[in-house]
Amino acid sequence: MPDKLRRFQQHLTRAGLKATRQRQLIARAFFATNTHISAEALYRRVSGRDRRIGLVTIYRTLKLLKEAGLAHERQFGEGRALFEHASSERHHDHMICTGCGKITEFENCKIEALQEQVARRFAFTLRYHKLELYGFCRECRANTNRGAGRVRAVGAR
Amino acid sequence: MPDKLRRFQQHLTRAGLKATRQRQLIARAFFATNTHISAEALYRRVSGRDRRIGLVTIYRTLKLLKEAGLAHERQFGEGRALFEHASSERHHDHMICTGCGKITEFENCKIEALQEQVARRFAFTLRYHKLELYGFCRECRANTNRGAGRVRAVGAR
DNA sequence: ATTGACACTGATAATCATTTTCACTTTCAC
DNA sequence: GTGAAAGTGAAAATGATTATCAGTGTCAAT
Repeated sequence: MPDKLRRFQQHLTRAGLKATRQRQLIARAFFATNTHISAEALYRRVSGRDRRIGLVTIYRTLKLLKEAGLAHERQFGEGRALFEHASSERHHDHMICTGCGKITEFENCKIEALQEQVARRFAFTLRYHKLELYGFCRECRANTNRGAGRVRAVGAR
Repeated sequence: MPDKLRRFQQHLTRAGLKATRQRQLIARAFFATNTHISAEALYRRVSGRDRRIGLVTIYRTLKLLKEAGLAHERQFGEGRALFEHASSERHHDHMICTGCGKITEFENCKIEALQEQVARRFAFTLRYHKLELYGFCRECRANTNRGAGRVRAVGAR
């Protein structure tokens, strides 16, 4: 994690930007998360450390983290973006529990290969894709009668 | 298409709602489209027939069409929703050209099967999924040098 | 350490798609 | 035909994100 912070610093320096107190705080808070987090949720976490940092600065710093290749922005169709660490690991897709909001990552190269096959068939130059599986995770499956809608999302908020 | 209109009427009647002039006009205009269309774009089309129908009514009617199972709402990550006919045909996924905005539908049951396999592995109850391939369609691939960004989206607007 | 140029910050206002509100109008079952 | 209930349009509200702008902080060069 200090490694990621260093990479962020490097990016800022290289781009002629400044490593301010706010940016370091925000980046540190972001790297300290282990799941997908919204700007708002990150804001609340950062506010715990410094009450006067604005939500706007969170957005600006998340944008910088994306530019630095350290964060990915995801849209899971809930109206607001979630941010995840851009791990050096391979590309992955997501499974989203509509009960509790939990997000699980997975990768499947057979699916990837089939996607490329489809693209080829349409003479389509595939640049990137988005695959999301929605449903109930193991826990929510157990709690609901086939997901009768009694559970509300409480995940990454 | 008159068939779809009839189904819409039925849905309204069954739900104790009214088949107003506006709703019929909007539904007719929607069924007359053959691609994915935004509320705004549908509004412009309807305005051609009746200048005083409001955009709000378009949104409300599209919601009714969804409830009637006659329309699907799609979010292709461009900030606004696109609506497509809920054809009785099988489920399909989408390929979106980032050059011209063209949307192509495709289906691939091998991919579907693999998705279910993944879900099973995580004890996840799969309810629905979203698969979108982004890149350049045949035409845009030809027009750009590997998509240098010279073409702007002009699709369903 | 001082400085100065320029990037940064926070508050507030602006966007943009979509939804609510509300006073008035239309539909349709009787 | 009539009236209760639903529908309509205009304008205001929403909610996430972005832009504006005046004041502040950073850092490289002195």
